Amino acid sequence: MSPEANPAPPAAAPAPPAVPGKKRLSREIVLCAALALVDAEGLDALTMRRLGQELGRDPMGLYRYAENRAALLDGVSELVLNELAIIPDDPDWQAQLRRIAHDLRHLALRHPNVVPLLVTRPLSTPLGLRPLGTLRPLEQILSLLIDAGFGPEDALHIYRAYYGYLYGHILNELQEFIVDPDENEALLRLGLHRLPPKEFPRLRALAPVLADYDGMAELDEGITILLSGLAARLPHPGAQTKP
Amino acid sequence: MSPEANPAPPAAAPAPPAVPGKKRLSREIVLCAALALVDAEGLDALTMRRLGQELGRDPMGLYRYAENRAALLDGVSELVLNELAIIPDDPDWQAQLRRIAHDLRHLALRHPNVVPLLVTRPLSTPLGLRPLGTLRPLEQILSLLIDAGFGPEDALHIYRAYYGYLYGHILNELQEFIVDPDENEALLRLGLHRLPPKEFPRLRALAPVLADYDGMAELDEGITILLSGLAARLPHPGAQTKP
DNA sequence: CGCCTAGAGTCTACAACGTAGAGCTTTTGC
DNA sequence: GCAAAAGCTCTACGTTGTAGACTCTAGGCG
Repeated sequence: MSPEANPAPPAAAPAPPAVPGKKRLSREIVLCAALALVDAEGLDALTMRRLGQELGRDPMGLYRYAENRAALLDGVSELVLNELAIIPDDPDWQAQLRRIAHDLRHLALRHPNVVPLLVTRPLSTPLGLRPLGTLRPLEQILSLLIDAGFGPEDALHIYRAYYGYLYGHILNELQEFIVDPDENEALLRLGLHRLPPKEFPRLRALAPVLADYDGMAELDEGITILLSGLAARLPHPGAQTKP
Repeated sequence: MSPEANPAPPAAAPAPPAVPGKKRLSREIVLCAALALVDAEGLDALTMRRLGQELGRDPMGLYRYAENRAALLDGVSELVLNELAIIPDDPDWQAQLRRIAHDLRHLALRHPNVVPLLVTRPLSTPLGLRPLGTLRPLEQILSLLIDAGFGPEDALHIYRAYYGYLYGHILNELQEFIVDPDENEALLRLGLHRLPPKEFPRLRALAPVLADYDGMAELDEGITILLSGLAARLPHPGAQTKP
């Protein structure tokens, strides 16, 4: 299997053909259509046949751009992760990590249906074999931390705690989020009402609090806690952080 | 749809029939077989037909005990969560949370194939409508925290940060874990070797560290950080924690 | 003792899925 | 202008989830 990078050697002009209805496909077009479909109708709607129909093509043609459905899912997840731009400009690593956290959160809110892929797909692929786009954030954050003065090994640990919490928070928030915020509260109350009061007193009492949930604030608070904990307990000259 | 609790009213003796090969099914038997199958061969192996075969029954019979395949997955995930016993004996809430964290980690390691379900299934079901077994840990931990002196709202926040980090860590660790630890290092090196050195210098350099990963230690450290951060910054009389 | 009504279990059938393989058509390189 | 390659389509097969009708078994009641 060839690497997925577009082969640069020949000058490959897209060269749109005469027929107006059908232009040439490309991996990018396919993946974008797939992402759009998932965003609009959920993961289950992403079938080869459906995607083919969406593109006005025979489903079989898709196999030219993704080896199989699983690879297509990986492609979608990579595509989404590529939306996360990590620009290592800010020298303050804490501020940077905080910003990335919020960026990732927004990414998740923009593509809630893809989140299960993001957290789940890597489980089926050993680290070394993942698509490059998936590994890039890892590399960049390691770089960020090491540049900030941490040892490589510590950087790895920090990365893990950080991304661990991040993913966890996103999963939490998306559970709250679900469909329609208007209907949300009613549905929530209705659902909680179903719980046996004897067994779930706390949960039932928290219904109003559960209904309005500020994910952004909660994330920020969590990150603050994590960062302060990390900065304090790691062997660090303490030059760069502003106390 | 009737509640899934076994109807107590008539004295329902299981009453094994004459034929030795086939006893009466039950939701519990079905779910246990499903879990066993998932543990042994992964989520994809859990098809209605396969499960039927495993039980020596016609696949259609399963629909008596789970409305459809999705409900069956929910059942499996609930079954696993029920393995997590939360016994509110220890008065030290921090110690308790730490213990639960390790318990949950062990649970995940025991059923790695179910973890995607655990983190993903709730996304498709609004909180109020989830199976009771899924909500019980939430209720119990809330209870634990409130009994320890936190306000209900704070308890909820703590729960979220805590479970967020926990789930994140588990996902992280399972990515490391994958299949076979022996083959792991070789595969890892091989995989990392594929990365373009210019673009991924940090990651490549960390290969040896990546290879041996102590999930238990890392979890414990993370929890420590989180707990200290939480205990410090929450409006709390400070009577119960031992400083 | 025998019928009779549930419910448990089975059989058959169907639409939709992923994908192999052969064939057709357009584009590309010389 | 032509051969080769690449893009695309068609047909076909095995597998999946599940609806609906059927059969069988267990137990209550005369």
